[in-house]
Amino acid sequence: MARIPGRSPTAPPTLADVAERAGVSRQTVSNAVNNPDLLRSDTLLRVQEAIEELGYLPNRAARNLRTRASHLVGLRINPVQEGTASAIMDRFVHSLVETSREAGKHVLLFAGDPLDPLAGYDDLLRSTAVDAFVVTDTYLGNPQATWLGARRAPFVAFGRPWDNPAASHPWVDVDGAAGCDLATTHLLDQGHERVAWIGWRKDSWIGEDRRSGWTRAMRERGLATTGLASRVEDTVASGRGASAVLLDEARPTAFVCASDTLAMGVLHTLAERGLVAGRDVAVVGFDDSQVAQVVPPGLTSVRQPLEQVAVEVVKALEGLLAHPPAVGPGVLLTPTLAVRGSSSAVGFGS
Amino acid sequence: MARIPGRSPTAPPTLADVAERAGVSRQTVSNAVNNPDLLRSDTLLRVQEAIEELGYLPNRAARNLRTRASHLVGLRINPVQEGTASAIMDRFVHSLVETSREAGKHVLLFAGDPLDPLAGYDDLLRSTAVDAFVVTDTYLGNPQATWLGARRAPFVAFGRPWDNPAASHPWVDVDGAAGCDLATTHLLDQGHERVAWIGWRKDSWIGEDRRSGWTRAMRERGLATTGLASRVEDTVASGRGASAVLLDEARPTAFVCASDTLAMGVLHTLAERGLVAGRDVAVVGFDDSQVAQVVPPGLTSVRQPLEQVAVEVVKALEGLLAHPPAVGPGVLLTPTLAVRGSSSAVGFGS
DNA sequence: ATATTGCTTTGGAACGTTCCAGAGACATCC
DNA sequence: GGATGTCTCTGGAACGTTCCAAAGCAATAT
Repeated sequence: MARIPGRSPTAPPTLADVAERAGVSRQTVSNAVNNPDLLRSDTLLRVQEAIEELGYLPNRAARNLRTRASHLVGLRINPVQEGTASAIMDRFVHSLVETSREAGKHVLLFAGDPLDPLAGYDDLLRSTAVDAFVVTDTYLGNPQATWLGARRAPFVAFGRPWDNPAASHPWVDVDGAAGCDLATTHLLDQGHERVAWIGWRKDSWIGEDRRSGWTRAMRERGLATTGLASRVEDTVASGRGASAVLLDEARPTAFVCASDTLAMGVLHTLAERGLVAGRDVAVVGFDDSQVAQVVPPGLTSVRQPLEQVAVEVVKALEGLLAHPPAVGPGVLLTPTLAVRGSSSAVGFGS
Repeated sequence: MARIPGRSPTAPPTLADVAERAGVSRQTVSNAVNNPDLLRSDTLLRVQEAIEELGYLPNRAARNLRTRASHLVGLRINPVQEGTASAIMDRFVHSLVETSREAGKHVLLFAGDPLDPLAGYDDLLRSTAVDAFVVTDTYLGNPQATWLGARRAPFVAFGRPWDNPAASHPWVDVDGAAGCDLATTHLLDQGHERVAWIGWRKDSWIGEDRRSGWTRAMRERGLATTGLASRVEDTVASGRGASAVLLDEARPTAFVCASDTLAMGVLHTLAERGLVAGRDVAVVGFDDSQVAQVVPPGLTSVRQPLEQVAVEVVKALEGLLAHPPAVGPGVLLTPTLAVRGSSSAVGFGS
């Protein structure tokens, strides 16, 4: 037996077990796992057989201790916002987990207090539980970025450093302006001329960015935007209120919204007034949430390429954790438009 | 300086650093952290001051190696199903993360291939990366349970062991029958008598459980159920098709659905026919998804108490990882009903 | 024949923590 | 006065891995 007497029979095999079985030293087994090129081919084969037979896998804790790396990436998640539509987080999380796996990393979740953007980071960092963080809520003007930067904590942001374009940390973001331009142009192509905007309050960088896409597309066709825009909170009720006012005062035939949540507010107004989305008034949302996908007659929505975002984030992480660390420029990805019944005359088909 | 020469100044402090500063041995510092009762109060104070001053936190890897525990819980997540409404996973994940934190644990995510229920578990287990798993997709008749059981891997299931009620692993589940009973009774109280059921195919344990709640509620009031039920795939299209047929053939005035996805299908049918949900036909879904919360006029839906589920799951985990392990009986929680416009005459109000 | 080189393999040390057995101080008991 | 016990603290060992320096060995160069 390769087992040391007294060892529990269910305890996983160690390097020493494999080494004994293969008739080599511990270090050779370690090399077989981490630097196979160093071994003579027949030795390698023998060791690999022993590994296979024993079902050996390196002990994570021991490896982490020695290499000072956990191969874990920390991701803070906030409570799900009830009553809103935009749940892109789970799609992103899945993509991130999947991509991280391919890079030999796992994702460690921790809870966040939405009011305290720094909570949770410190402990994980000081206890060396994670190698790096993925920071998502940069809409806050990311104090995390500066804080993490000061602590020399490696992190990649999903979201631009709006308040400091010269920030030196890696980031990946989606071009909201391009997305809204896409959405607006799509509506203009359908013949609409009075396309209204419902977005967020002026202090939201992301909101203003998205809004600029709408403005740009309208100006490009020489269309006026005055009186056609509204800035409100990101709630269904606000979207409903804003769309009601706009319909009364500016008579738009289409709406572009900064979020699916706001777009759902528009659908509420339409339903109240007996109007049919897609036939009487066109609506486009942002995020391509599950809501957009299933609400009748389907809500056209700007879709963020979260799978690509995850790929770029992981790529940046790998650069950051390499020796020496390599920080590339920020990456800006372009979203696509998922066209559904709310902005096309196809009605309730397929 | 407490630092060993050559040590990077950004490297976190270790037990030895704290010990030197406080003028005690390593072990005493360790005791100050883990068994404060063992120390004389003045020593404890002195050590705690040193810990505070240096910002010491135990190195996770070293601790994990020594104690053979990672304080990590593995959770497998599947890709987000596009085109469906029921995204309860992110709500559950958040609750689990939050509750785990209070228990001193973190959640490690890993990706799953929906077709291979075992993928991913094995590696994490053999590399001792996690202490235990939370298994969620028991609708598969959970082969994971038996597999993990055979490997002596600690795990708690969210979902009953349908195929083996005598299974000895801890589990937590939500009473789907009670939820659908609640939903149906709610509709009957509103004066409906012809309440239809749209559920899943017969091979789904969960589906049959939920259906039995509808049957029970109908029978209790002496109402017939024949011709009022349909069993289909869990897609919007199936829900639309089933509801169209039911409306034509059985003239129901209300629908109870096994999922919000199916309920959205019903809403599609109503929209096509110019019928108004909540006024002409009542609809109730299951899961209280974000879709249910924001779709006009609001979809009444059965809400799973996921926060409670998380609490019970973590409680079970703690029992499982205690010495000696303690396995309590399965826990069955009762859902609530979130009433909205689709099942009440309040219409498009608040 | 000896030195040099390159390839392969090895044993000891170290990562930072906790377990364990025991040391030292002091009080209590016979 | 010595045995016994209690409280507090300590140093060595161990967890399983990888780093490091060096050893063994064969082939080539001097």
